[in-house]
Amino acid sequence: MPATSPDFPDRLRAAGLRPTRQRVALARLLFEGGHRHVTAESLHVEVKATRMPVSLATVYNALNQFRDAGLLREVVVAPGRSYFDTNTGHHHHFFVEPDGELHDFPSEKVTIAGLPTPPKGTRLARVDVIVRVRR
Amino acid sequence: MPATSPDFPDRLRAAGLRPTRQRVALARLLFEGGHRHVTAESLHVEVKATRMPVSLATVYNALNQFRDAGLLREVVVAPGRSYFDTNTGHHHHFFVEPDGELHDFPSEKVTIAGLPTPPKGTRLARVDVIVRVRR
DNA sequence: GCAGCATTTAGAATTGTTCTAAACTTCTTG
DNA sequence: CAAGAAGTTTAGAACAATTCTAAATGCTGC
Ligand SMILES: [Mn+2]
Ligand SMILES: [Mn+2]
Ligand SMILES: [Zn+2]
Ligand SMILES: [Zn+2]
Repeated sequence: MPATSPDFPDRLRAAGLRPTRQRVALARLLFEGGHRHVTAESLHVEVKATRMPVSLATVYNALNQFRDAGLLREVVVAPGRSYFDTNTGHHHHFFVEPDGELHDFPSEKVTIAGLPTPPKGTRLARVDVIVRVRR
Repeated sequence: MPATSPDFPDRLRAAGLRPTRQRVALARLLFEGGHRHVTAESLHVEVKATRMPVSLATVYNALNQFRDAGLLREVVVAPGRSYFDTNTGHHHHFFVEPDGELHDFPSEKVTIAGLPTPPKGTRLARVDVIVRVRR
């Protein structure tokens, strides 16, 4: 994401994670290009195609750690599986129903007015807008 | 939901479902009071407390059939489990994060402006707003 | 280089959900 | 009001996504 060269070992260290070969390989796939939405399974398939295969357990571990470190955000839109989103900024999603594709759209153009106040004893954490569309 | 007496057998027949003892018992729990958000597991616990115990498979079958018949709507807000919502009208949700509680709020007061147009070849199906709050 | 701690991994375990196939109910029709 | 046909229920097995276990391996700071 920074315009400066993405030194993945350094970025992982900065997030409090040791830059192991596996985590660096996954970080490269996740953060080298533009924003992405992956599932554990889809990322596992991708990384296996690499010279550096990584176990599925490690993919799950890394996704959860990256999320906990704020490098990823977890998106739940359909029963059964989680998506992990490399875009951690404010934005919302189109979800294309039969295929399970997720697309970002910026939250800047969207105005949500008139939201009720949170229930007693709770603080607002985030507002998710999911625009479900069908082919 | 109708002010008229809720004849569950008739309502089930109207939805194209045979009014079996099990479905009537579940419909009573779901539709007799105000709107509810249940999981398969929570509804199973409830119905077991009744004189008419129902297997978990039947709870899942009934929830899926009720949803397919438009009597319920499925809500996915957290990884791992689905909620089923007796409120099938337009509305949105508060999700209380550690406890997993869902609360409705009416969509009438909420204005969402500036939503981008759906991706090429898709039609808008629904817009879900999830307001995530924490204790 | 080594110790010490973190990480990886294969496989087992867990969880939520669906499937299977046999027993049982409901509905239709005579 | 019988059957019979078709739909439903159920226990338990199967599945799919995810997490856990414990042993092997890898990073890091000294
Ligand atoms: Mn998780
Ligand atoms: Mn379902
Ligand atoms: Zn996104
Ligand atoms: Zn609701």
